[in-house]
Amino acid sequence: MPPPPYKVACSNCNLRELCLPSGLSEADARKLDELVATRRKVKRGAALFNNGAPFMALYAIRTGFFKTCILTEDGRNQVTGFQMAGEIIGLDGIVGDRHTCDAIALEDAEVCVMPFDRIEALSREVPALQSHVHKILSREIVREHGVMLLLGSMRAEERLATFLLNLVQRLHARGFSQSELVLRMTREEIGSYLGLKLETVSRTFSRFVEEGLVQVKQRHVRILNTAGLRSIVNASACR
Amino acid sequence: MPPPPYKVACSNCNLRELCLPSGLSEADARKLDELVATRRKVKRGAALFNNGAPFMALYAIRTGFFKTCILTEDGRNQVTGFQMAGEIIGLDGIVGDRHTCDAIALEDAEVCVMPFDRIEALSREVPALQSHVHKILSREIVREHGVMLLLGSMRAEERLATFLLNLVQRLHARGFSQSELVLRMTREEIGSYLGLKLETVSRTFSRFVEEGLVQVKQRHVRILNTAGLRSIVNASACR
DNA sequence: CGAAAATTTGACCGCTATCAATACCGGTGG
DNA sequence: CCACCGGTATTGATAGCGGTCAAATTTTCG
Repeated sequence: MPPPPYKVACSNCNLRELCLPSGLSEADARKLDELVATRRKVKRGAALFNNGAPFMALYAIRTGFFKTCILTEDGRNQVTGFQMAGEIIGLDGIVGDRHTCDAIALEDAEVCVMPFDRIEALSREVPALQSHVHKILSREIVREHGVMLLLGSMRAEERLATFLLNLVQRLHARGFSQSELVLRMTREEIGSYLGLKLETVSRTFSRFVEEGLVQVKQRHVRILNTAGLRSIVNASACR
Repeated sequence: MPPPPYKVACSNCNLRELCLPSGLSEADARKLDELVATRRKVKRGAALFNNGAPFMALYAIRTGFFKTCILTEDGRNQVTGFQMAGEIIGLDGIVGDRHTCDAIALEDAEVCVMPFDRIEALSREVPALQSHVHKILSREIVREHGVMLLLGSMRAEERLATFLLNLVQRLHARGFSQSELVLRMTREEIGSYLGLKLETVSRTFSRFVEEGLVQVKQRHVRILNTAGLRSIVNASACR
């Protein structure tokens, strides 16, 4: 796939506060324009990378929505995360020079390709970038701790409520509604992420609707009672 | 607690191949001796750090055994990992300048304190160290993907078998037996890590004993049939 | 040595998985 | 435009795994 013709410039990108360090000098900011080698479009359903593929770059999502998932030899499939604009994808590949999961676009997407050797080289020159990279990695570790808590100790309702609240919060940080969202993934993918079967996800949605917490029309979800969802998550002080 | 009097030198440490980059030049290796500011002893049951504590350093475990866990306001408790000699602890603190979990020694332990500003400064000078730090962070992310798979898709027997196999494998890499191990944690801590109740852990151990897979005497475990445990893990190709 | 913690085991229950049938939606082609 | 089709979602009936509660026993540690 040939690189797109247009000029890439992080310093002008309207997502830069999401994926670049803030408070850079002019000079440093211009250096970071070298970070992005090219952009790449990924069609809905296509993979940005697959398990086993050589690790070359990290990817900053410009538009679109991804899932990452691991598929084991024995047929298990676990969605490890959903990523949206401004988030960084590919961190799993650093340790072994190969990717260890699949990254699949759930809608047509575009990413900035940041070759990892450039990231490392620039990090040595620009401490703010170095720190930023460390924080991105650490943030992912902390996020996964939260998922472990969810998978290890929450019941189905708590998991789904947590999931919905997390999604709207991230969407809201990107300028979308606090109460309305469109799910880009199937019930099965939600279930895989939450450690539930798709039927359980569907039933739990239905229960939320009965209780007046949300409206659900297929993948369109409107949150009617944020506090109610929060109280579901925090209700289980009983352990 | 005053720093111990003896001289700290990574270049002589017999764990260096576990926690330092390999293939360094003499000069670089000597530089890395600056990495460890001091050592610190942690008594069994004491915390190396607590949730909310300011993040200053990463810790390389010299001796002993730790658990990391998150404790939420609403009383949930999730063990996020068990760490042994040569492993690095504290990565969760980088992103927010505060630790987000507790690190508790499960037996008397000693750690090397590596102030993070020194790590960052040296990383800029020694590319091999920079790469090493990135790999440590990425490895933790990949490890947690595995835990998500376990928590999201495995049944109790599979979880415990996976856990035991992982523990002996890591111990074996440190020169211990492939088949014998002493659990440093309680059934409840194992259960928390595996998303199970302590009674389920105990029952599953008993079932393994009945089936002749292991011998269990309190915390002493001898693996009698490694292949049998493996087949439990991989048995569920049925999804 | 004695109190507290940890472990094991039993009985029972409830949540979620499983199996199955139906409904719905979006896209395609007649 | 509408009928059709495959993937997706909902809902019901049932079963089983693991949770909960409880009690007995062992171990640990001050």
